[in-house]
Amino acid sequence: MTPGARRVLSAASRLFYERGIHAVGVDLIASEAGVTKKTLYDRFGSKEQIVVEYLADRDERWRAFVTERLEQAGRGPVDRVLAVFDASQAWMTESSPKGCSMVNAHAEISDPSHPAHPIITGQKEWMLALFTDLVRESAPARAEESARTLMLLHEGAMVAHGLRIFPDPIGHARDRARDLLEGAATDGGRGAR
Amino acid sequence: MTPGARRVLSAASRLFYERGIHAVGVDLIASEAGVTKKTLYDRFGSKEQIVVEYLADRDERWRAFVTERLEQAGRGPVDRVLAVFDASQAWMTESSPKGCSMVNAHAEISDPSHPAHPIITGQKEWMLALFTDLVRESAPARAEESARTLMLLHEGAMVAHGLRIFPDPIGHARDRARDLLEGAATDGGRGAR
DNA sequence: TCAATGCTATACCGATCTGTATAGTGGGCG
DNA sequence: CGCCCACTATACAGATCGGTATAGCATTGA
Repeated sequence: MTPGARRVLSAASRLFYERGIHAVGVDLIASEAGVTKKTLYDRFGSKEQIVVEYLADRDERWRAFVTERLEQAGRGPVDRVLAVFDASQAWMTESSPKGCSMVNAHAEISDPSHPAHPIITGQKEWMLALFTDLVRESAPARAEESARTLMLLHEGAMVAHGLRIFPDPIGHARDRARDLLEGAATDGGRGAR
Repeated sequence: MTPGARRVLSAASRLFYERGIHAVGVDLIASEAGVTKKTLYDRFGSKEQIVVEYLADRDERWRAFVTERLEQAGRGPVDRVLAVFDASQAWMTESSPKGCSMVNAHAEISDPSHPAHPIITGQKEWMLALFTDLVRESAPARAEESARTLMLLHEGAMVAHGLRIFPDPIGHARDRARDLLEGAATDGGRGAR
């Protein structure tokens, strides 16, 4: 990718995430990237393609981020699931105050034939498969059901984080994930993180 | 509200939800409502006002729907929480395949000073307060914590429903809510609904 | 040396965006 | 009767939308 293209994708990424995809025009993207529209269209061909590469890039960086955190995590099966929540906590706190970019993009892209659609659903499939694999390490039976519960807690935490429904929802989800995996019944009085 | 205004709001409601707010223009709304733009602007004044009334109307109908379901529900505290999940199940299955309209609108409306913003956050506050009240009936201690967990499960289920991550996420969330309220430890082998 | 490449600058295209203006129609009501 | 009101029809304004065209300027590498 050329330096101009990189700046375009970087500017588009920030603007799309902060303001929404349809609210951002190509003129603004080019201007923010310090690039002419000619360059933008020479590199990407269309706004739709920029949208696709925005989501694909974010998806790729997210998977790499989680994978790296998992490699650094302990070998215990519970720790490995909690490492995913810790990764989310770090990712969101650092630079994602508006929640999951895939969920937000899906709100704007209804058409299932849109080329960005498989990227959005693909990330959710990957996350569900990841949780399933991690849970299966310790409890093969009911792994799918537990993974789905973790998925609900995780997605809910992302939304709650973006909407600021209550403080530290990702930490709360992490605690509930631990309860689930440790088989805690009525919460042994651990309290908030 | 005049008949024309009602048709405008009804058409806008459907279009905003299905296609997203920024993707729908006032010409399309007027055309779908069988009304001229003059009428539309005479009644609402601006597109922004239509957006506000769209969300306010949906919020109002949702609260009425849940309240009615709660009145029909049993007196048991667990049943009453589950009635909320059942209400979501009915609401979403009937006519909301794309998940929560407030969450979707929030993806497009970033500016916190937008007049629609308090409606969005207001509904989430209402839901959290509702869960808190319902949980407090049976278990005053840790009510807030349990309500937050229910909130995460519920929001996660809405997203999973809209994204079609796995089948029947709202039913799954309902089951986990029951486990939580009944103090089940490792799931007593109830299986899927 | 020469050609390709990555870029700037600027002007333009048709379509669509939100919003307004003008003129007129038909029914309900005091 | 005459006024108000909700509405239609059409045309238009200025801005912005995604996308294209023309021309030129550096740097790079065969």
